[in-house]
Amino acid sequence: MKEGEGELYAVRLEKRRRLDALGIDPYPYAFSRTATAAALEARHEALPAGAETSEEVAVAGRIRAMRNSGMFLDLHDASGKIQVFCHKDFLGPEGFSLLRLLDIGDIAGVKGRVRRTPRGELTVNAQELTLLAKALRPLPEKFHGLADIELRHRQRYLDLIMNRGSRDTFLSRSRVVGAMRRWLASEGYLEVETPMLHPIPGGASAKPFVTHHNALDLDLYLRIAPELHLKRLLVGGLSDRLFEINRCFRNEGLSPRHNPEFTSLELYEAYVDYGAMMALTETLIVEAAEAALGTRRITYGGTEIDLSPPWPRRSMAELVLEATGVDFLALADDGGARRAAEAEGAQLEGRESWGQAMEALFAARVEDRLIAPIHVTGFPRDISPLAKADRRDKRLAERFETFIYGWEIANAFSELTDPLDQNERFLDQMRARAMGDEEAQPLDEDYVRALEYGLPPCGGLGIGIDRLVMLLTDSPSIRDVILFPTLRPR
RNA sequence: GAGCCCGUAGCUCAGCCGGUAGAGCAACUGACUUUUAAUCAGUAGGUCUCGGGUUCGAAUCCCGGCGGGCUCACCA
Repeated sequence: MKEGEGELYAVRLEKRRRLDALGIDPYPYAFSRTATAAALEARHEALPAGAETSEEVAVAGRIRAMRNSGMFLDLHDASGKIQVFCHKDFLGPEGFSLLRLLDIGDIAGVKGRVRRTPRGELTVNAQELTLLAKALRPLPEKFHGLADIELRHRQRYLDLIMNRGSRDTFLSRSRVVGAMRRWLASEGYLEVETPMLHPIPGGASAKPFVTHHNALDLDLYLRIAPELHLKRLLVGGLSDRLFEINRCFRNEGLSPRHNPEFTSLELYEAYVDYGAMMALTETLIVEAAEAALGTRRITYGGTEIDLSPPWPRRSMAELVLEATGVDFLALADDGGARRAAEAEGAQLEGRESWGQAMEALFAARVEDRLIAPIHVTGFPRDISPLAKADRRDKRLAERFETFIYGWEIANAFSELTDPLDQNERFLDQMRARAMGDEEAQPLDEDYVRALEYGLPPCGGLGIGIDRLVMLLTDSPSIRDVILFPTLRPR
């Protein structure tokens, strides 16, 4: 006896025993089906109520409802629902003895002729009934379904069976990623896969997961970003346009917008700067929205957002000045920047640089007001160690982040290609690390060596797929858009 | 990691100013046999998340653990 199921489980086990006794395999190997529910509905759209056809089909799916003591079954396959009619006019005695051993939740195959009942339901008159998988556990209640958020995440298979909306969300997610891949491929971007296991975790500021390789006796880190490897490929000239859509791992807290593993699109293109990345961001997100929703006007949590490009471009300093009256570009030193940021409500630790102080104030006072899509430019250089300096103001980087609904959706820059400058930036990061900044980026000597062979000028772009899907599917939690989100084991 | 809230039958939920548990669906038995959350009658099903405490008596009050949700912090 399995835990907890008690009588319901025992009853179904007994039915399985009786099936064995009748020589019926409750878990056969295959079933030759000839139609899906949706295909039948499409084919017989015009079939009037009460009409019968001579078309013989074989359908298969999960029994989701039984009415009139099993005379009517609702069979659900991945495409939709088809009703099955079990009547002694069509189904033989062996079919009826099997029917008595079927339960809601079982997977069954049905062969028979198609008709539309007088009440208008497309139906297969069962001539043969085949059990394809006996369910030993009962499904959740048919009307309210599975509502418990924890169970929906832990037992996603049940969530998918019971909740149409959840299914739709993941189908949308697949369409979003598919649309991006297709568009990128059609524009000549090459998809690549780079390592998940990194000896040095680089390409972002984040705490990594550590693991260990036994044969090499080597600690390895689950990647926090693919960035440095992708740019190595640009050095190698594998393609002038390449991207990766894959997982990143960050060892940080969980929240409705953070899962320890998440999916990003990272893209690099030679011979362009970050201006090109803005246009690309707009195109990709509109492609994604149209794939998921068929429109570029979305509603998230009751807020309507129009994704139609072009999106405004505003600098961080400008937005901070508007919101707080503080002009960071007029502040020279770190201390003054910290005092100004704290005076306006940013929470600091006291060792922030000028750029970190401005960003903290931006996060505190500006970010969550950026509801409509906007590219925020003019990120401080000292928090952008992989970006080229702004060609007009060396305190800034040629970097932007795209915000929608107050969330960072994209992050892009004119990539730093000067190996000596890059080495200096790494050394600055190492100093910050030594001062206690755990997320400062470690020096990757091989990456600098790659730059020494010559990285063409290039733009790079990262888009957070999970959050984008949240926006497009109106999902309140990142766990609603990740099939198996990270949970404490129970 | 901190604060607030939640955990009752397989599922969805009542009960919670203390008197050892209810409904609907699912299940079982039967009726019905062209239904649509089918219907009708009946039956069975619970260490009330776990452990302590208070009390004559705890699902209910208190403390702690476990799991979850939200908010905050870190981040995308």
